[in-house]
Amino acid sequence: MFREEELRQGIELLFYAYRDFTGEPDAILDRHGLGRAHHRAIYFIGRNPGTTVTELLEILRITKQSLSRVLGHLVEHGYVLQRADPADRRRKQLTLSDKGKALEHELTSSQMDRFKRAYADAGEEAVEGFRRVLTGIVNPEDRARIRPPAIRGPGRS
Amino acid sequence: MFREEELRQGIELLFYAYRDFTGEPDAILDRHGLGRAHHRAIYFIGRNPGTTVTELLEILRITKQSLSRVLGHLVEHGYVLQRADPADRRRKQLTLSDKGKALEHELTSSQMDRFKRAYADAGEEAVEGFRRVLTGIVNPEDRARIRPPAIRGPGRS
DNA sequence: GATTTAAGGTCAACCATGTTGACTTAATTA
DNA sequence: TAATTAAGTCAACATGGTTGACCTTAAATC
Repeated sequence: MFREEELRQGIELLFYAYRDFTGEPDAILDRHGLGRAHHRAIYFIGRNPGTTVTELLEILRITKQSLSRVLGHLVEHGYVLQRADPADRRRKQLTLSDKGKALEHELTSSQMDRFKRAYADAGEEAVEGFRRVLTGIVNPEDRARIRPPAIRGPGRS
Repeated sequence: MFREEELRQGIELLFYAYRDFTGEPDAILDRHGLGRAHHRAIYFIGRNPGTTVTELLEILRITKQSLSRVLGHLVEHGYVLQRADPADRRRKQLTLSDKGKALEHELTSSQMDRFKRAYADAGEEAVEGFRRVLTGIVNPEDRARIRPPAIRGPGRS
C-alpha cells in the first residue's frame, strides 16, 4: 500500500507541474491577446483537424456557450477555419489556418521542450511509469482519447 | 530522443489528468459554496500549518488581492484561523480549524483515492518514474517544495 | 530615535472564462 | 412529416484572476 505522504506528494506534483506547464504558454498567449481557453481550443483543433464543436466540447468539458465565445474569437481573428462537413452539412469541420498553425507550433514547442528535458533526465523507463500512472488518474471513459505512443521497436523492454 | 508523438502524449496526459483530478473536489466544494481557489488555500495551509500569506502567495503564484478575497472568506466562515507569529508580529500564522480540517480531509481523501488506485494499478516502479518525470516538469526553483517521499522501511499500516 | 523596509490589508475597476436558461436555425433521420 | 441533432445566439451571472493606489503595523537599519 501507499502511505499518505506518497499520495500527497502525487497531488502536489500534479499541482506544481500543471502550474509551471501552463506558465510559458500563458505568457506567449498574452502577447497575442489570447488566453488559456484559446490555447486549449487551438491545441485540440490542431491535433484533430476537422474536428467538430461537439467533439471539442467533450474533450474540454465546458459549455457550448463558453466554447463559442473563444472559438468565435479565433475564427474572427483568422486562427481557425470552419467548413461544412460534406457528409453532414450541419457539422462544421474545424481546422487551423497557417496563422493558427504557427501559433500552435509556438505554444506546443514550449511545452514539448519542457517534456523533452524532463523525459531525457528521467529516462525511458521512468517515462513509461509516468504514462501508466497518469493514465490511471484519468477517468476510464477518457483513456481512449489519449493516443498510444505508437510502435516502439521490439516492445517496451 | 523522443518523438513528437510521445511528447504530445505527455501534454495530453497532463491535461486530462488535471481535468479529472480536479473534477471531484470541485463537486464537493460546490456543495459547501466554495471554489477551486479555496481548495488550494485549504490544502496548502493544512499541509504547512502556521504558514504565512507571503509563503502561500509564492506557492499559488497569484496576487495578494486575489488570495485575500479567498482567505478572507475562509476565515470569516471558520475554516482558517490566524494568529500573530510571536517572533515577528507582522506575520500571521495560518492554520485550519477543525471545520477546515474536516473539509481538507474530505477533499484530499477524494484525490488520494484516485492516486491510490492509479499507483496500485501502475506498480511501485511506475510510481517512481511518475515522480521523476513530473519533478522534471516543475520549474527547478520549486522542486525543493515537493516533499521527498520520506523513508521507506517498515512504514505504517 | 528616525527612517526605511516588510508583511499584510483594503478599495475599486476590470477581464477571462466558466455557468444557467431560453430560444433559433438548418439539416438529417425516423 | 415529425423528431432529433449540430450549431449558434442573447442575456445574466459567478469565480477567480489582474492592475493600481493607498494604508497600517511592526521590524530592521541608519
